[in-house]
Amino acid sequence: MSHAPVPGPVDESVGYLLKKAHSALRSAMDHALRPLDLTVPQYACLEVLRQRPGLSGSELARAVFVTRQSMHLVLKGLERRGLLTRPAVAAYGKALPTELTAAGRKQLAAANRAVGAVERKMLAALTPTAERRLARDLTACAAALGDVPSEDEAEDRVER
Amino acid sequence: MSHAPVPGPVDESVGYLLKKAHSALRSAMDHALRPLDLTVPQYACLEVLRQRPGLSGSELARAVFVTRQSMHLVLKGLERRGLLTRPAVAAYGKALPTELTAAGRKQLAAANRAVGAVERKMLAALTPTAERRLARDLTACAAALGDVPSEDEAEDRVER
DNA sequence: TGACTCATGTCAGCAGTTTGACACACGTCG
DNA sequence: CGACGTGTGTCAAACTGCTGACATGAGTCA
Repeated sequence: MSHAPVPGPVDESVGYLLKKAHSALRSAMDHALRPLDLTVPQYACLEVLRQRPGLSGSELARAVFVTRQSMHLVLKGLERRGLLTRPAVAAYGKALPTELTAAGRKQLAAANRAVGAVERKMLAALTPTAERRLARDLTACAAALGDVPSEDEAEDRVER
Repeated sequence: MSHAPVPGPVDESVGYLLKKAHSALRSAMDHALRPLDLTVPQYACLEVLRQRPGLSGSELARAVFVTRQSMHLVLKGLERRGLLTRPAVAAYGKALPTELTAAGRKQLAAANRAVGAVERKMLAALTPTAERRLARDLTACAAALGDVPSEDEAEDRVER
């Protein structure tokens, strides 16, 4: 048989392995961050904000691959905990530039230690060369799928 | 400064790229499966079942990286739609061996065509060699993190 | 100027998933 | 035999993230 669309064993499919690896990483990060009372999206938000201060909620959402509505809740929570601040009213437009507070930076540093350990554990099986290769291949895969995972998506190019 | 745990830009981190690639894939699969009225977990469940008929709900859950409670709902839905069957009462123990119906196989074949197209699109940027390499590296990463993402997790007991 | 478009913040409702709990059905010991 | 531990199915509550919707501020263009 084997006409065409019968895929091989799932455990050989890149898609499946991608899901598996992501699931394992997510779980490990969750575990590592629990003592700090941070979820993965919260951590990701803080880290992106450290690298790119002043981002708006929508921009953060895109960087972390969630909707801006979800990010809105994350931001409200983190703001209430005093880990970040943003103006009550926009100086220009509607975007509210967000920044870490001292407490936020402190919490983030601890989180980075925990997450760093997880990532090192994950990459322990890879050589530095293999790691760079993996990073490049993953980037290529994401790019091939068109990036821009959420919202918009207005391009559903028919024809062709 | 720069003592130690300050990570580089997120877009160079394998963890971040893993998340990005997974997000893109998930989104693309979701999109491709929507016309068939299947979610990604539902599809994954069917496909695993095709390759390993007779699996129980709990086993399926582990294979698809969700809790057995979530899988329970997925199975109930798919069973109600007549895509799979399982005995009302267990022949042995409590596990209910699940199998695809003819309708399930038909629906799955269509889904595999859609998903196959997505995966091919994703891997278009990679050579066959790079694809195998990527699969191997992802497997190594998952293994290094200890697999077994959900439930159990009874390790790291403090043992007092 | 006004209409149109785009991006943002925010609220409300909904779907999917997880956590927690309970009841069975074995197998293994003591 | 009976206690225990493991694996399983199932229900209920809680949580998380998403879709849908609305209003606002800023550019663009006729």
